[in-house]
Amino acid sequence: MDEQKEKLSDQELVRQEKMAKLKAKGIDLFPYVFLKTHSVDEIIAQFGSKSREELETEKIKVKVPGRIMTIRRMGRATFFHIANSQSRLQAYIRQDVVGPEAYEIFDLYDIGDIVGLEGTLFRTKTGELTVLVENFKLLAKCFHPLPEKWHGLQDVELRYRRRYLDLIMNPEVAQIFLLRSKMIALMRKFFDERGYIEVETPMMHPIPGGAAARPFKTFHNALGLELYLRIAPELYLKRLVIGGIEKVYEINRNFRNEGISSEHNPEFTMLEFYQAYSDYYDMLDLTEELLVYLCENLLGRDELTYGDQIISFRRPFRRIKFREALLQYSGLSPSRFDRPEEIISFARNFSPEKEAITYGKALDIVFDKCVKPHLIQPTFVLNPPREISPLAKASRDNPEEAERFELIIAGMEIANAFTELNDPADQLARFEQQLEARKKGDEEAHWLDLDYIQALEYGLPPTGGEGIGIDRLTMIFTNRRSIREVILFPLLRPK
RNA sequence: GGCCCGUUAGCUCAACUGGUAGAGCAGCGGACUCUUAAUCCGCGGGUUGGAGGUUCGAGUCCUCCACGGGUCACCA
Repeated sequence: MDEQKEKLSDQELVRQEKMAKLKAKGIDLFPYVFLKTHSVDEIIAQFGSKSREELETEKIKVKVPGRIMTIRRMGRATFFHIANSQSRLQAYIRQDVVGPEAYEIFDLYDIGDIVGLEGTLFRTKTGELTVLVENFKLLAKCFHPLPEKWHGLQDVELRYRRRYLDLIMNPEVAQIFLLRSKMIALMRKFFDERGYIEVETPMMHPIPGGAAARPFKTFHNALGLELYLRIAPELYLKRLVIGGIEKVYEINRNFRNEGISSEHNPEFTMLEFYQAYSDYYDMLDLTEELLVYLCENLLGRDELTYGDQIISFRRPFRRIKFREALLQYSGLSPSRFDRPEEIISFARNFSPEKEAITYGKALDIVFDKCVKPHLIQPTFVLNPPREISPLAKASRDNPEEAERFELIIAGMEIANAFTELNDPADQLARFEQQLEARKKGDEEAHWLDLDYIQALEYGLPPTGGEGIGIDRLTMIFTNRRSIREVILFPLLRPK
């Protein structure tokens, strides 16, 4: 205890003394209730446009809680601001209104304290909507000084480790997460209106499936069972389509035991949806519709700024075949393109450490390195090689290609959709191919899931399915370059 | 994991080729009843991320470690 006390800063000691003084005056530092009539942002919304005269005649009484963000003491009168995550409201406390004893108590309040104010709204000389405080109550004492009022909290590490401080000090951060929440609500509305059922499928899988990724492992004691945090919900959602839920979606977390970067967090949020009696062309239309809907409703426009780019969400989005995209951006001649050894050695230049590069993998690497960074406007890349798409049906036009597209925006993969592979024999063959790759050291290869094959044997209708990365999409809509800016608590090493 | 950059007061940042660690905000004391980056006067606050080393002398140079950022590698 004493050791901890020694670590307190001078300002924290001052606050402790103030707390002791408040207690001595019989004031509860952490009371149970404050019956508010309005929140700060409700006051701004409801009364923000009222004129000085209207406020004078209406004498609007409010009880409003908030956190003290600034204090300007001027002898026997004090101006201060209280805030919630949305808005700020000025308050004015005068000794001749609240009395000398109360005014002295207010002297013990600090920036950061949470208070409840009771008073009348008015407008100051300079026109700012303000509460004239008649009564006030401490609702929670703040032990620590808050960061600086002009610059807010800048230290990126502290912002992530103490997100609450980030939210208190940097209103634009609260806006990011507000938008994220609105976006997810709009997605639900979009799919609900189209007759989709929202479901929750397991987060713990005996066999991790539905994506090429390394899983996190865990253990169930009572069952003595090794389990994996899911890398994708795909195989479960398709089991539901087999079960007759013809339109189904899930918005939830996936976990992938891989590197962390500005575009990768080990846990991330995916929207996945499946629609029976559809194919990837239907998914493509639906995706355009969804993104246009989101952009319009979130930003009220059909374009947005991302970094130094303008990104347009006007239909139709650009479409390009995987092969054509490679030819256009990689600089490879068509003759080289068709010779697997050439592509594999070309890909090795980018990925010298990678072993077991196959033709399909090599094409994928070249796509990632040469093509993706150039696709800024929303672009559907269609028909990648079948070999790297083991859950997608082969193209009806070319058996070496898959009925699949990825949507790239700002160089980031945002969505991935297929005409779902529903032939159990074909699926089994693909899994076996993946198993071979796994044996050759490809730790990300898909696992063989015989239970899923059995489900397919009961008949999966022709189905289109898609996954959309919610975090990355939020990055686009909020103009953030790092995924950590759109995840409230990104994974960091414990300090 | 490789490479580069960063870590200085509660916060935001200074400190030139190694020479007494500073400012603003915040805090404390005083003045002040329409301020809003309030103003005015005064004051306190530091194991410079940690551990070693070089040097008469290290925030600054070297080594190692920790954490973060960027980038490459890995990867939906």
